[in-house]
Amino acid sequence: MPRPTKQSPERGDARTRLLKAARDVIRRKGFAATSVDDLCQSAGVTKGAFFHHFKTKDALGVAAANFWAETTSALFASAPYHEPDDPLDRVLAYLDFRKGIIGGETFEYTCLVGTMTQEVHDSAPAIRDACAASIFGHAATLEADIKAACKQRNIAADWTAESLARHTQAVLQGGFILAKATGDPDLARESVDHLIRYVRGLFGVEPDTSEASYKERST
Amino acid sequence: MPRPTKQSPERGDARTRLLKAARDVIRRKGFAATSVDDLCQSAGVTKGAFFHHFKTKDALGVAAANFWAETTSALFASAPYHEPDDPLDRVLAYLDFRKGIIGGETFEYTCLVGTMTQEVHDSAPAIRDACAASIFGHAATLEADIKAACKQRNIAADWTAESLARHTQAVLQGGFILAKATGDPDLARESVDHLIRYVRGLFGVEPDTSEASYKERST
DNA sequence: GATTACATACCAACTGTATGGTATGTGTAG
DNA sequence: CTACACATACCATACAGTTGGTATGTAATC
Repeated sequence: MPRPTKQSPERGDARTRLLKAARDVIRRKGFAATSVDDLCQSAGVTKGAFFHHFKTKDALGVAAANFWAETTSALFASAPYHEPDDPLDRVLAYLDFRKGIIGGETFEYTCLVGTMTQEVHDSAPAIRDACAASIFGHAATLEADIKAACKQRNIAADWTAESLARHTQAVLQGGFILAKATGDPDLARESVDHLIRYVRGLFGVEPDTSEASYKERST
Repeated sequence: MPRPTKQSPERGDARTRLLKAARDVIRRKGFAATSVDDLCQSAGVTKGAFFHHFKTKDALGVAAANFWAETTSALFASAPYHEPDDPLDRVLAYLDFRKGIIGGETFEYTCLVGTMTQEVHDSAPAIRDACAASIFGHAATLEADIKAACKQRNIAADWTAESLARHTQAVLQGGFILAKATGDPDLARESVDHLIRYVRGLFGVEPDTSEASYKERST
């Protein structure tokens, strides 16, 4: 695999431009409905550049899923929800953060790898696996805080931290579908609210009304 | 192949066969990746028959969503979860029923209209609207029981029955995505378990261990 | 009750275009 | 002078949709 030139860092090289185009166009139109020409036009490169960097369209799909995993994990790693000392507060702050970044156009807040998983789960195992790695890799970053919260509050749970972490991702993915069905991001936020209420209930926390939202967004 | 030349009692044999093929093939491959030829071959009809019954491929998408809405609402209407006298028990029995029918091959238990919504939400408004009608129409059938349960148990909720009904659908849709990512239906069932725990918590019901499952399935 | 007229349900072959992918050329950095 | 990063031009195919036709049913007219 020819690594992209790190010697010209300022110039937006074709590979990254294609990955960014894939991230946005596929979230709008879906993977199958997005043609190679669509991506080239959106990225402002030619077809020769596309097939220079990606052997096939499927290979771009895998690369786009990996690109998504890298960029989102960087985003979440630097997000402020890790600040609270109380692990449960960190979990709740995570959910509040997720709620906060839902807004604007559908393609801006929905999940690339969730979208691709739906489409290719049965026909492109390589893409599906890359998507799964992104989803469950992200879910795994929540487990430590959930476990710590259980320990700190002496929760004898009949559920595992792993399953609750996965459930948060399921709620988000499902919320995105309802939002897509209507074009209204409020439907996704609404489900996150139910999820927050659920987590509070699991840990015996009273419904808090202090509303210290980490990110306000009214668009 | 002998020509089915009966038209009196039931309209168009080929039409129904195409809709059933669409239901199954689209759940496997997605809408965009499913060609008209795929559908014709799977249904055992010719392309002429396809375009006799459906003006365009998109028109079939709309018809498939409506077909899905009709057949699933018939299934749920005749399901046994309506039997309990206690409205909350009916809601919990619904969720248990939904959990019970998750199993087998992915295309057998996942949701056609959820799948299609993801793909066409931005490019085919007619299909998206038909899918939305199916999803929210089904969600609406839960509202009465949720409302009755609130009234009976004097729940002063900061959430609406409508939003909880929608949330159940979000959890199911999200669970399907996780299941598709791994090929394991247990991931979908796991999220339904969390949802059941949430609903019990909302109504102050202790985690029940009597396990009166409406449908057992070990696949 | 035979004829005409029209509608439905399908079939086989075809068409223009869009698609994923290839072959080959070119400018530039090292 | 060569390896890389693109660009241009092209190709075989798969695709949605069309065309023209056949077989059969229905209902009114003569």
